[in-house]
Amino acid sequence: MTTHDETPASYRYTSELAGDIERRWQDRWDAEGTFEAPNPTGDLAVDGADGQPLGDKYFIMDMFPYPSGAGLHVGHPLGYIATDVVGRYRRMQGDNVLHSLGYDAFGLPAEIHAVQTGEHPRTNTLANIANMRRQLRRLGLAHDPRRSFATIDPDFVRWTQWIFIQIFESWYDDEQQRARPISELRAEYESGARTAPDGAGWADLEPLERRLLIDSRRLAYVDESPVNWCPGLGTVLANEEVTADGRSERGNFPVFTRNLRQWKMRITAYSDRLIDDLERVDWPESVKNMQRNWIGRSHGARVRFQVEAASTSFDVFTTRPDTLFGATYAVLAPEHELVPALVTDAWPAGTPRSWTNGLETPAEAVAAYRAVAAAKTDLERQENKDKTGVFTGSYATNPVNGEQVPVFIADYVLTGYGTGAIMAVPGGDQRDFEFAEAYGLPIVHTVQPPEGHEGAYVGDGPAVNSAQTGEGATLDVNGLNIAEAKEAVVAWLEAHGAGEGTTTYRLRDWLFSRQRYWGEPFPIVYDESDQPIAVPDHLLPVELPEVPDYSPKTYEPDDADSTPEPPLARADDWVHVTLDLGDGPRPYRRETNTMPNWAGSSWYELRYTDPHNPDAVTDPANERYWLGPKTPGGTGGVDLYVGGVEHAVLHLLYARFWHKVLFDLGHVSSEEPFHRLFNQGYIQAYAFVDERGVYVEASQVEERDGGFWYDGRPVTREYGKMGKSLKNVVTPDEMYEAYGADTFRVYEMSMGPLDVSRPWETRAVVGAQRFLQRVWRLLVDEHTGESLIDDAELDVATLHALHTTIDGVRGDMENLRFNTAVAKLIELTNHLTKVGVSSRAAVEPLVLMLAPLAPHLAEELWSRLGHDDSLTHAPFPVADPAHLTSASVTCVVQVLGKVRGKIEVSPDISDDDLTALALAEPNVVKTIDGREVRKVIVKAPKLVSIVV
RNA sequence: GCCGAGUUGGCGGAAUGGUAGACGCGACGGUCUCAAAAACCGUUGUCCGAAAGGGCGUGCGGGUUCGAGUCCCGCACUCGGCACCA
Repeated sequence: MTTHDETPASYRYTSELAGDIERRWQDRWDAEGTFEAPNPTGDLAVDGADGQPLGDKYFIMDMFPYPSGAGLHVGHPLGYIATDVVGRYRRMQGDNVLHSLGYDAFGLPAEIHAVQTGEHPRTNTLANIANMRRQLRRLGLAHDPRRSFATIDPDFVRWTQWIFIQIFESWYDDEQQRARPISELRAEYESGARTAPDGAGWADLEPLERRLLIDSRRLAYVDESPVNWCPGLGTVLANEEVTADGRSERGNFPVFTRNLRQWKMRITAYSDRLIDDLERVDWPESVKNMQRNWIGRSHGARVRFQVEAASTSFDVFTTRPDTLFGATYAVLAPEHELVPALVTDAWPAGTPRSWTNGLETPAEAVAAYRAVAAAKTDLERQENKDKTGVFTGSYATNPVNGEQVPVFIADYVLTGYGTGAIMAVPGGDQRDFEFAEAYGLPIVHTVQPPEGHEGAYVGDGPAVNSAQTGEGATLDVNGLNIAEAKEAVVAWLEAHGAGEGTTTYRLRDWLFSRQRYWGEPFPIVYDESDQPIAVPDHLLPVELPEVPDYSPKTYEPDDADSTPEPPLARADDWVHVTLDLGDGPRPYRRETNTMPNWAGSSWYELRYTDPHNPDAVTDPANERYWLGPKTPGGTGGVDLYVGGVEHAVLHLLYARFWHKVLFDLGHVSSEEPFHRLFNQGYIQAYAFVDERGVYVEASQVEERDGGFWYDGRPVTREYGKMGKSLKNVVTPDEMYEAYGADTFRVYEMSMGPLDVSRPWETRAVVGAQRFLQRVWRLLVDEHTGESLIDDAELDVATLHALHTTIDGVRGDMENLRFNTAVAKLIELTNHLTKVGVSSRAAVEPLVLMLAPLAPHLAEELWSRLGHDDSLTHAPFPVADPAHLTSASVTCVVQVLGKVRGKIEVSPDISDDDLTALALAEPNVVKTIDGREVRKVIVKAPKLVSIVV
């Protein structure tokens, strides 16, 4: 960097001076507790001010970071700067602003580091947090430091575990559509108001049966079912953590479906509310859509198909009950539990050879097909879209027309969705059509396809071939459109006991256990009957034991038959524990799985509101003040939540679920955790590869002659994430050093709209620095350091420039358009520089408007303007409407829509006067060229449009 | 395939249906300097023109309108999500 010793302007706003100013103000803000936000009650309430109004609240949150050992790059702070600008602006509007930053500190990288080094993950994580705090403090973020925490803090873990127990001790009442305490369910069983699904009364059940009955209803439950097992990571994963091609999102290892006993959360109970309440929050439409998509609600019908020969029946799910007359066969998933019952002893006479796969009996054919299907991974199943299947030998009855339709098994029907069985309508479904073609099955259209249409027709149209015939016919939907026909068929099915309208969801229950060390232990022990019991409150938090080895047992990534083995299982002394849970000291076994990374982030918004409360997650008064609904019927929640879109269906869905459980149980007054969500874009960066395809250090690449060069050799430019592997990292520390934090903040905010990703360009940062230097020069003499401020009155043009800027910047601030706010402030600064105005009446509002964006410089100039206090709570300037109109405006004169002349006019000129002036403008006269003026559109004073 | 977002100078981007390209970077020219850097001033969509002025321009093709980057219809491409979900 340049040295400034010889520069004549020794009071210039250089990076050194900026650094001095910034550090000084950061220390002062800390010392004075400038950004501490008072609570209504508890340890953060203002002494002696209990019950005093605190003013309007504004609660801002960033998606909290994982404290990575690599430190920050310039992309990370983008959202933090934006929320900081909002927070500072709201404080100048008089709001009580809650803004802090915690750390999401459990997680895989720390565990991997621990496995490699033997160092406890806590040690490394705490060091990373300290480093990140240092980097962020230098940015000058207006956070309340008293409210920061990390999810690994024992005090935080205690409440994560407490919430887990609340969920464990609840069940979902479908009638009341809310979670209720498990004690109320037990009471209903005991009183006889409710019986077991098989009709058994409470008194008929053995104690263990009672427990199993209760346990089966809990919102957090242990269940043996197919889960995503990832041998490469040595742990199971939630559906949300598995990519579309069947690999782990983390590490990209293959994932296999295995039946394992694991913890789950009954998030599916909340499917409807999670979808419906999206209408009530202020979120980007794209994220709402992703959540709707993920939950995948579809309305349709369940239809019963009888199999007389086997004296049984199966249900299919369809979204198109209107096409039932076109169902010419049925398909079960290969894994469907009814398959063995449907397999006949021999092929029915006349069975086509293609239906048997060439095998002698249905039993052989089905067994062979099931074996092949089971051996396939999910990925293989997905990749092979050719329709295959085999006939079971059984026929089922189509309930509407009595037709006997063959029943197949085929792997294009999935076991996990709907009922795992379908009615196949080749006339109206492309997949069924392909299967029917391959197996020579009849194709019946039930919606009239357009002329010349081939294959399955999925569009709307009048129903055809859809009427019962003969005596006692009660169903005829011919001529109805799809919606009408659906309704009529469902009504008929319900009236005849053959099915009913129903809704299914794609969402599965949330797999909640992981075989890892570095996560929250479950507050659960098992008794001698191997059933889970919650650890009592006074024994929380359950802390992680010290273990010799932090690693779970990992396997070859494609070793599908391996079995998860959590590291905690090896801590014998910890696992086996004697507790007195009310009936004397007894031996128990601890749960050895840990919670997934998402646990802490599923409720942390609550802890910011009352971070040290020893008695509750948060005091109800504090929760109500910071998160409660602002208007009756509102959802409540954080006023502004900013983060990346990558959490659209993971964190944001989980957090909504937990929040709703806590709402149902009466612990919070808000129905949603985050009322307004904003997705910031990413800062990406150019990277360069040489002729071998190896990345070279991006900062050393030169651009010349229309190409890029590294060490004298040509390189090609690529674009991607900032990171070590692309050798294109730029750090905030480098920016502080070269330009100062304020310049860095202004540059990041001015690069473009907050929600758009954009490339980092270090050489453009200087533009922000030049801007701040111009502001500085308006107030301070660069050579002497003396003040240049005077008390001169402002001229009309400057008044106009100032007030339109105030007006515009306010609007931009409200709408998070910081890039245009910066542009307006630059314009004002350039105007003042040009006309040589350093009057207090102009520069003081400029400094105040700059304060949210470049707070250190603004504070420094504010004090040079003679103010002793921080400008944190100084009022943001208000535009005077009298100065928003200027003395004259440029009127554009168009002829046939093209601009042909401009005239300076008074803003309150009359239409007639303006028309006359426009028609007299020389170039307009020339363009009209004597033609007849047919029409004149006047939008005084800005525009006249002449039609000839 | 379905859903969502997008496509504007050399680059990042700005534009309540009303002067397209604010603001910034870069580039070019200048001031200062022995010189360079920094800083400052000016020019900068493109083509024709000495200038005045004019032609063409917001992914492509249509449409509505006195007037379209903006509204409507169709298409292409890019990015994100979902996907044999019945």
